[in-house]
Amino acid sequence: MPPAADRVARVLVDSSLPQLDRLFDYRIPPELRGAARPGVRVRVPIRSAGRIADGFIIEVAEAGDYPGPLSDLDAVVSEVAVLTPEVWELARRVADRAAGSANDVVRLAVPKRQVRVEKGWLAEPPTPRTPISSIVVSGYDITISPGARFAVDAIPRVTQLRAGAWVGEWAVTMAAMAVQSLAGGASAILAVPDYRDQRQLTAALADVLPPERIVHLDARQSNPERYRAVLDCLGEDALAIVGNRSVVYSPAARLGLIAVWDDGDPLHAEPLSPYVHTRDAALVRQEQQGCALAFVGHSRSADVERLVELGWLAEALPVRAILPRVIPTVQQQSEDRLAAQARIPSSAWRAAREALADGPVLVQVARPGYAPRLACATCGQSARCGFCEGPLATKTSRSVPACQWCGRIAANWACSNCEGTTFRSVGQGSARTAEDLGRAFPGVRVIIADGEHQVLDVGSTPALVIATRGAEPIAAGGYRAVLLLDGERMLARESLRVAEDCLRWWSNAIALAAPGAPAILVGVGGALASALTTWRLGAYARGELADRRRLRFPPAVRVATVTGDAASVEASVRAVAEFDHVDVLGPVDVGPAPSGATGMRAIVRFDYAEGATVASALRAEVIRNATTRRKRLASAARPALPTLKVRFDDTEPFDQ
DNA sequence: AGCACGCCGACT
DNA sequence: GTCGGCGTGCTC
Repeated sequence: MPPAADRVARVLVDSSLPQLDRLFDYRIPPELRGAARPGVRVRVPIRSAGRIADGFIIEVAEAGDYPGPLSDLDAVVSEVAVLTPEVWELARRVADRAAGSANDVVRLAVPKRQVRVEKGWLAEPPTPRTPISSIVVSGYDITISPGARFAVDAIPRVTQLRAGAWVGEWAVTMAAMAVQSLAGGASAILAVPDYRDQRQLTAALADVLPPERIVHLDARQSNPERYRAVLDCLGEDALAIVGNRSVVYSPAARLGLIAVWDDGDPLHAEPLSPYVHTRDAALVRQEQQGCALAFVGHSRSADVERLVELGWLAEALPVRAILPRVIPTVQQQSEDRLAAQARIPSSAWRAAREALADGPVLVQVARPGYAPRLACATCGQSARCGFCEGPLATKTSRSVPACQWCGRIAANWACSNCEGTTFRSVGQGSARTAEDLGRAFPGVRVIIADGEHQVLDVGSTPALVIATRGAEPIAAGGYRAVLLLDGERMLARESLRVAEDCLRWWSNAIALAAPGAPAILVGVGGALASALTTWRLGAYARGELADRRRLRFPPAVRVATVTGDAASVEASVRAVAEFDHVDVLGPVDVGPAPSGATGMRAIVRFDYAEGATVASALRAEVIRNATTRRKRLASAARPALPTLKVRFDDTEPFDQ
């Protein structure tokens, strides 16, 4: 009989089944006692002995909490403890917060094992790393220290690195914050939405850190590369770990900083279950590990503004304000025939022509094609439900408009703005072509930058750079003028975050301008235009958040969408409806789905303080749905009923 | 998901 | 009397 110590392994079994999302106890057979340590991959029998599943040891203990007889661990797959205790705890918390499976988060955190990569890594001598000396975060009065949390207003200009490349100054700011963390012996995790941002940040990091201190962990890498990167992060040395959204789950030696660039970018929203946003994962991890946290952006998301107002984040403004020259311009007819054809107002056309004598000019355009929506036929304001402010839509041209959220028929609808009672469909965008613009500026080199034509940098010679929003190249020395053309069209997109998104697209483009160069905002006035001309984007976010509070829209409250068959959705609604500070919109019929099955959807709204209660109640419904209500449909003709799905903090139903 | 256990119709 | 139908429930 072996001694009692370390005889039981508590194992997370790799399965997305909600009912298996807990730890299972296994006996550690004597021959595995050396290798069976927390964090290692194991193989375990589950139910009948024939079935073997993968998993991770979470804990090694003298005894588990299971009273019955234990099965034996089948094997330790690898002795490398890839799932560190911090990452496991983060996965558990993040999953609980979103009523999801920790396994799904662990899969984002730990890439599939690659035997060759692992063997190579184990055989390598440790990388020698010299100490890092600190630098200041230039332009700010901030210091990266444990527990410091900032909302950083990025300096809106481009800057040249020692190596010669031009990057947004935000990248230099984030790199300096990382250096401060590393100088204190602590790692930094830097999350950016896309590859273009990553490229700038990488260049800025390379300017201030030796290459062996920088690790990349992003979606563009192959699985072996990602696995290698995670192994590198398991070492004892402080590193700057840079990547896109799932980098927030990376292991890190003594985590000192999590910095997120442009948290409003939709690429920070994880599309895989349990759909946890980088911002939320970063907030959970900061609280868990007590590191510093920084959200850096040119504009401010309503979510970050909420945290600022709570006092959870401290505003970090540049010591010397940089005020870009933003010129709002009405959409007027141009005297130039070709400029008019391209719908460029005359003043913008003149400014662009002047600037083109000197260097590159950026023209930002919208992407073509928008979903139709309903608006008031008289005044054009988008049509909203009289009860819950949800968007109205018609399924067919003949049906009565109904609310997309609460399902109420908009029978006696009247526009809240002008009292009009008739609808029209709007938003069907037509593509404005680059050729149109090119013709308005004859003899000028035209560079197109969009999804298909990726252009990352342009030089300082004259060129007309036509870019869809978000795809703007960086110009050496900055653009001599920036034209923001499709403002009206971008604002016509029906989305809860339309104003936030537009400010993000515009401010990011404006930040690419040379010092003093005009940024001409066409066809947009009011609060949005003045937010840009005064460059007080935090103040705009404050107003935006106040509106959301009034309407009880996210992020003033949290939401969870519950979809599935009618009975399951109704049961879920019943499970949460009685809680305080919780209200339910719907359920509404959302079928028939492409599969032919019909389903229901309800939206649960709740205060942040109720998050844990609502999540665990809905999670219980998901487990119940998965374990008890399994109708075996003998006839293949009837499509399977949709299973119950719960998704937290998804604002899509508020968009329409 | 799989797979075992369990309580009602037509069979040697 | 029982062989097996798949509804129900569990996985350390």
